[in-house]
Amino acid sequence: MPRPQPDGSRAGSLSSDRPRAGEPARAHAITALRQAILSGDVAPGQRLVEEELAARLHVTRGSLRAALIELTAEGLVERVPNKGARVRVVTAEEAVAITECRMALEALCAVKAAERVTDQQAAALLELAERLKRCVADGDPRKYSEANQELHRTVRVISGQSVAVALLDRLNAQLVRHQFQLALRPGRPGHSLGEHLAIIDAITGRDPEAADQATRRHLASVITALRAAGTAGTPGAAGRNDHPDDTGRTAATARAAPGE
Amino acid sequence: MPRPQPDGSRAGSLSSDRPRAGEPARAHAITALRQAILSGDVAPGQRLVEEELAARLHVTRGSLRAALIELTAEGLVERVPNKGARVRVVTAEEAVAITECRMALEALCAVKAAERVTDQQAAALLELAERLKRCVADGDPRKYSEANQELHRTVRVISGQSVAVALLDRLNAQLVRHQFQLALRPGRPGHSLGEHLAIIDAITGRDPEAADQATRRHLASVITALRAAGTAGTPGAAGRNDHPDDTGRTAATARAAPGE
DNA sequence: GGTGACTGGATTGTTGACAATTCTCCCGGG
DNA sequence: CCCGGGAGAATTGTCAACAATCCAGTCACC
Repeated sequence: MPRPQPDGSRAGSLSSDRPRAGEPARAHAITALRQAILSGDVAPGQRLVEEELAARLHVTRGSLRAALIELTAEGLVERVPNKGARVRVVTAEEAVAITECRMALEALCAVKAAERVTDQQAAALLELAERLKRCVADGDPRKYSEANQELHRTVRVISGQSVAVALLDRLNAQLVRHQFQLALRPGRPGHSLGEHLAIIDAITGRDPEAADQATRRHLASVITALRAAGTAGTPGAAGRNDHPDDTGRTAATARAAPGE
Repeated sequence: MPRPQPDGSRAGSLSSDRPRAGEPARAHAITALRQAILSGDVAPGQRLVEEELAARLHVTRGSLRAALIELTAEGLVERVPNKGARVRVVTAEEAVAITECRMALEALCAVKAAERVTDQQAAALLELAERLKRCVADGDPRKYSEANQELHRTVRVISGQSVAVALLDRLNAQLVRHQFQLALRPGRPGHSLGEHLAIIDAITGRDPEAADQATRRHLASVITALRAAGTAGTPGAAGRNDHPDDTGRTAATARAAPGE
């Protein structure tokens, strides 16, 4: 591939925060990189060259390498032995598979939440429900996304299933891009609202079985939406691209405002 | 620098395999350490000192450090910022929580397996069923464990849910010790045999709903067994032990023969 | 006699340089 | 014109030394 250009992929700017002196050295690299990936400041498929990134984050290559290893374990970056690391791209089918796992785990959390919810927590959930309704009424998908995220998070906290929560966090991190695409679909918030309210009802009603069903229904609908977006949503970039190679592309993908 | 070092037989731990020259350097450290942990050659709670381990595995500290980071992400070791790493100890309650997640995910796999199983795969499952029965009849818990592991593995392969499988592998790795304890209980194999056969029946019968139920029943029974073992199995060590500190040496815990 | 600071050893975190590998691009031959 | 081989650069993997941190035992001081 004739690619003489000086790697003009000055893509993501990466917050050039420098590590707070004295405290964390590679921790800085980890959080900065994760933030950059999740917020879309670096595009999926983007090549992550150690030296370059190290310079940009003001850490040494060794520290950054450690960060890459950890992020690889989190599923955010992909590393091939002697070729380097790149931001992991999640295909549509993978997104579906991941969401199927989410369905299993979130259903578990919902069941547990319905069993353990306290009156105070139930009140918080109901408040959240009002907030969701308001967001839809106002037609504000941005705030709806936020509230939605908070709902799922709250359910997890109530469930007390720290193991499942940890797994879910990792799975969700891999989906930001897809969730983002999903949030753009016009009718979506209105559609998912009902499902969300059903989940809240079931949990506050302390009905585990209903919570299970409601959660599964919700995520099943997310899956069908993902399938639709997967075949139609990526216009030019059909199917697979094992080596999108360069990557270049200005990774301006706006802020991630995931929501389903 | 190939030095024929004496390297006396260090008190029973860690195979002193040296990295095969030329190819993998830190990969060796990872696999060796993982193997050591899973097989019980190093005890849970055991402190993992970088320099010492590096010397023992014939890799440099840097490489070993990378290995530790990856194993930390896998949930096998625990690392506190300036204090060092140790083999993660999984409390009984954590084991229960983990198994609850397994229940959710394995049920998912079982459902998918029931939907996708081919005739050939079904035949393999039935053969496996015969093998299980034979093991119980022969009273050979060791072989039963093997067959059991293979059963679960086969179901996962059939399911085709690579994401769920990856998660399950990680979860299982954290449970080796508890599964081992479980396998020792006398009545256990006979008890679980029925549950296993039910799972096989459901999948070969291509009945997703039944597969879901059978899997859940099986793991629910595992959970109750875990609870029983958890309260009775660790006599003195009730509850938490933040710093078991030193860590018994001589971690001879025999080969792990997990089975449930 | 008890309490607080200190010093010594041990271990982790970080750094920069070196070696190995992979890919690209160029050149000669068929 | 196409193909195989080989320098060359770019990048990753590895190494050994340095600095920062934490723990324990000790000693002076109240």
